[in-house]
Amino acid sequence: MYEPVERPKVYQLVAERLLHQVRLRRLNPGDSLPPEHELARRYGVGRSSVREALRLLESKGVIRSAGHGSFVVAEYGNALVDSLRFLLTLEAFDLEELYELRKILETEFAALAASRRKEEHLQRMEEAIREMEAGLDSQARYIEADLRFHLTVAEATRNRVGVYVMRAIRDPLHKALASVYHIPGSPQKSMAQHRAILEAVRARDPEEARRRMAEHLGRVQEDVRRVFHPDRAQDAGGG
Amino acid sequence: MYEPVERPKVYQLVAERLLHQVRLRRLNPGDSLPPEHELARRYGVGRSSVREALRLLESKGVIRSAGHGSFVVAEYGNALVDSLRFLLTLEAFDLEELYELRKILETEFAALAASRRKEEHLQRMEEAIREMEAGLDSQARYIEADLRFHLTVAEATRNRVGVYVMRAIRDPLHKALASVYHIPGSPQKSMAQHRAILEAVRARDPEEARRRMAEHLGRVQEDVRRVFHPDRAQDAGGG
DNA sequence: CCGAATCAGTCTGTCTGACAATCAGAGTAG
DNA sequence: CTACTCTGATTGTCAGACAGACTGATTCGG
Repeated sequence: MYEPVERPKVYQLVAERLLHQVRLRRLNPGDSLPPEHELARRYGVGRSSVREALRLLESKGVIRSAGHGSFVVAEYGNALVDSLRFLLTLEAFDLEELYELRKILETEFAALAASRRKEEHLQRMEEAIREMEAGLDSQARYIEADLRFHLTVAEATRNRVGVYVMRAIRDPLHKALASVYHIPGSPQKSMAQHRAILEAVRARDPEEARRRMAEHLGRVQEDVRRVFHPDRAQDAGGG
Repeated sequence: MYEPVERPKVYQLVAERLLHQVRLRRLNPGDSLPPEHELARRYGVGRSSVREALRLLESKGVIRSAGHGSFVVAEYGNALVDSLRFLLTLEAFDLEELYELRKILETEFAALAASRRKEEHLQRMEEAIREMEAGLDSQARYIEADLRFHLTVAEATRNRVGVYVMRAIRDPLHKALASVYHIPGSPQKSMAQHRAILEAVRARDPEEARRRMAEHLGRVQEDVRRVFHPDRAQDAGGG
């Protein structure tokens, strides 16, 4: 009923105006914004307010600073990534939790991907596996390809919200995978399992895809456990 | 190899310093920050830079403006909420996608909740159901309670990442639920199904909890479909 | 005619100073 | 003890200034 009344701040209004332009598609990804000076003049506000508005949009992932200055509208979908990364650096929690979520999501994604995948996705999955092989002796390259494989599976579901969430957990996952990479034999097993997943997705066999993905993630999780909590390995329960 | 070199901006450095204090737990949720003036003095930078840094942290959900001014450190975990909401207003997509993800997540959450729930969670779930009943004639109150029920299930898994994601999709969900609320009989069915879920969770029966949750979400999704895409109702496929 | 150095203009990043509005707390009057 | 008032602190906002970096045009040397 009697909610506190707050006067909107100028920088919020400016941010809102700009965001509106983006929503209306009058500003599209890649477009560059007018100079701060001009925005200030046109909106009839001070430059500092414009700058604070830009900062707001920037950290939301709506715009991005290009080179020396000149802001441009960013690709959508980076915002989530940033904030989860932020969150995860703030609150240190078990990788276990992340993995549990991943398992829930990705096993279903695999099944959905199997029903909805297009040729394009199969190609990108193949390419990711090839890249993993080629990058076997480069941690960065291998892990990059590994993540790309999983992201492609998510994309094959054609569920955008799902893709966002996957992107969001991708970054912290990177760290976890860095550890498994060093376990002898683990990369090889992963590649074989990726191939199995790919084949199930190619065959449009949701059940099989789900099973293969679960198998894969289960093994990786087990590997991660062995690295981070040797005492807890083989123990199913969380904590 | 030769990556472009960029000079970090002062406001980024300031934001980083402040964030570091939060990470070190030298600033805890609820604590208030020193005045801008003093931050500027202490860091030896201009007030505008401090302000831009604050704006950055604010939109990341790390700090929050309290009343008239005086920033305080916010509870962690709001960041995701904000950015997904942002994202969803940017890129309009089918509620169908959101629901699909929800189903994937929440059915498993229900199962996990059944194994890990504590007395506390059961109580809060019960209270949410009671509140739904009590608020049957107030859309806001009813929906609020509905969401609280589902969020509590997520919390009962004690998987923090999962809770974050649930919180993130909570907001757009609100909108969707507003529509089902008006379907005659829908709220009543929801409450009955919530009770069934609660009982399964109480009985520590993961299989049953999963089944009940799937049933519930399936029905709600069906209702949502009837409202938004009457033509697509009963049609399982996405696309 | 072409490439390289030069120069002016633009734009961001940053600081300073200023002022209104508002809030918190102290002090005061009833 | 309550209600009013006053003062100081703090945010929100603007204007102006300036360095540094980049852009583009111009000029100069070959």
